Amino acid sequence: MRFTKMLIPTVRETPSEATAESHKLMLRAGYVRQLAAGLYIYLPLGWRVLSRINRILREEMDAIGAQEVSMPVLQPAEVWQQTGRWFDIKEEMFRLKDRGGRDMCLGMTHEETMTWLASREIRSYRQLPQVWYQIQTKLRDEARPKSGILRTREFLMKDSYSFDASAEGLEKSYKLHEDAYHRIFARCGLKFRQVESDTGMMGGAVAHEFMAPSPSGEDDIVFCAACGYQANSEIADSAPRALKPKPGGEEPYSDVHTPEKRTVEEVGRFLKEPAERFIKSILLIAAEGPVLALLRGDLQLHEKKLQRLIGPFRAAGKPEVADILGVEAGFIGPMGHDGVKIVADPVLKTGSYITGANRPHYHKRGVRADAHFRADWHDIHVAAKGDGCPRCGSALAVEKAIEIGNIFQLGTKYSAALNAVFLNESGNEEPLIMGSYGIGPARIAAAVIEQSHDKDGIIWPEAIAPFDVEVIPLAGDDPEVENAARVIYGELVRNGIEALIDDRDLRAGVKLKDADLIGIPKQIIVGQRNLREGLVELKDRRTRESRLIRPGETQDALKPRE
RNA sequence: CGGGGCGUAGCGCAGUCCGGCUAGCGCACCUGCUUUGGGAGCAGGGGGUCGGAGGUUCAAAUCCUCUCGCCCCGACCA
Repeated sequence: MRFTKMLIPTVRETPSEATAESHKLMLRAGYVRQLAAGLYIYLPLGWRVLSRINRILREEMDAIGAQEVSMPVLQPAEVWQQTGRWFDIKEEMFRLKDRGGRDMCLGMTHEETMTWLASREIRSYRQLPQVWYQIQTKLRDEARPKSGILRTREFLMKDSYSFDASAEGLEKSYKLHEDAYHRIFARCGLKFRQVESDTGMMGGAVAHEFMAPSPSGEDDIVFCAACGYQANSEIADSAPRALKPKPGGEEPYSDVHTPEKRTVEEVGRFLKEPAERFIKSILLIAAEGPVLALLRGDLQLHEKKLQRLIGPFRAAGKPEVADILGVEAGFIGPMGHDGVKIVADPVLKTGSYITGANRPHYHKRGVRADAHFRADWHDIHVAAKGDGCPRCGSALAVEKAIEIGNIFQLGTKYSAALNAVFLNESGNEEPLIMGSYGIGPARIAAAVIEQSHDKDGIIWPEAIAPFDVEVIPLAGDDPEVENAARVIYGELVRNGIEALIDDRDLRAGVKLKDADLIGIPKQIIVGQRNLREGLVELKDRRTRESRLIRPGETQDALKPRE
């Protein structure tokens, strides 16, 4: 491809709205343009990258026996009403009516339509398993699109769905996807981790996410270098560091005067005690009534973990605290609130603590679980760096990551709702057992850039670069240089190498800067100086190492991909 | 949805507090000459409903009201 025939609008200055590194570079290097919040145009270079990623996706999905199909983006409300998600999902679903007044929506995922298809076409266990996938646009009216193409309202997604006759079959389909995902992300040149994840509103029992570590990521992942435990912080267990035993043994259960000292920090400073000697009591209002959450003073409440236990909740206001617990906020303790459900983090099972005395301006010392309060024990704290691994006890690490893929064991949630059943060997009707598996190609591209760039631009891995090599003639008005470059370019193309030739009539510096920005992994630089010696320069974008070769050797120097 | 920031030429910005010549600068773009291995120099030139609407005023990019859009933090994220 010739540079002058291709729309590659590079810009020197970074548009001010971009903050994520991948976003800045994709704009500057002419890969994407923004139409509106969360809506992006993929320019020729960007689209080539996505196409290459999608080709890898197809190869690996086909290799595990998955079959590509195409589903409507516009969907009738009925199937979504049958699974209940028409009502569960709120503003995030784009809804509209057709001219006949029928409720419709734009597909944000395709469990419903895939299951609908299965309900009509699958009859017998003999047809199973089936795995269907598509690479298609999804639409979600995101509350907050952000970070360039990392979180958009319209995005491409590879989603596949497995249908099995048994739990063992689902396990097998799940494992096939797991392995395929490892190959896909490795081929794309990503550093990634597979972590245990929340099943969320997808339902089902088992789920994993594939995470690419990056400071632009929206998720925190927790992992143990010693035993390999890896989980999204939304579900990660951890053992917070243990308390040092109080010198002088157990404190007696006693009141202490703490005038006007309400927060753990204030009381801690006043009593000269560290935060971990406190019980933090947080009153929340759930659908079924008030819940008192108890944590050690140095730990953070993990709202997602608690929500899984008690459903959606909100913080209680000051008047509600006084009303429900009979004491001003700031002096709450877990003792003696018989009518209120109490959920406590297990770290509080041992040791004695300081907490509110349930009367203004007083706290209690020597408060111990069971002796002074009872609770339901559940892990509700945020796992932090340095906490103990739940499996082996070693110190955990935490890092930010971009979710690039996920896999769910759905079970029969959708098949039961849509009556997608089959006859088993005994002739009995059973619901299909499903899994669903997603990958975001644009997120792969962005995550790769996040992980692979330098101050001058993008550094593409060979497998997903928009071109294999860029031929850069310098001094374009020298016919010999121009001719030599054209010959090299023609040879490369004939040998099946995807090449871009920068045939623009521009100064050397501009072309070289643009080449680094665009990030094609190999550059062949043709200049007067070297050409006089019968040589051209082959340069590696990543290492910046270059060597001089003869123009006729370029095809050999660049092995064709794969 | 809560909090914050920003809308002035294609891009990056100044000017806005404290109203007042024809709205400016850099990059990009066009013409000419010179230059040509890491974002060239000189000279000339084109390009603006100052996000939009209403208001105050002799006079509004600037003050007031409303509104739209974009970004960031949080909530949300099937």
